[in-house]
Amino acid sequence: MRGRDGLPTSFAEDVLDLSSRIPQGRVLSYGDVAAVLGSGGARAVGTVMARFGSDVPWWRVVRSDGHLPAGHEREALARHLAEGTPLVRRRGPTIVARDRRIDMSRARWTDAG
DNA sequence: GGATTGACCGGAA
DNA sequence: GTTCCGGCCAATC
Repeated sequence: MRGRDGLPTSFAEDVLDLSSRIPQGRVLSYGDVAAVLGSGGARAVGTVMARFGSDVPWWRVVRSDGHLPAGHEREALARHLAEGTPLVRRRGPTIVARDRRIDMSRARWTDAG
């Protein structure tokens, strides 16, 4: 099958298609994406995003606890601040990207699928 | 065909 | 709050 020629597999295409339909200011967790598609798993979705995610709004796919994608916290935070995604309130004065999380109870996209 | 990797998840300590 | 661990599954070697 595909995969060696730089083209996404059919599972990867499904992940990318769903990711591209997440509304601005909303998010899905990696596990949510797999659940909506009805195939694969959270880790497999992460694998696809790492390999093919550059063309879609990848920052709208986050961890189930609201943490931003590992290794991409800075870029993701900038995007979310720009589009008004609900974030958890921080108490201290210092704002570090690593400590920022999505408020999943408010930001999760519930109309998916 | 098998082994390893990883932008994960949920529970346990 | 944290770290650790087993399970998970597509992509990659």
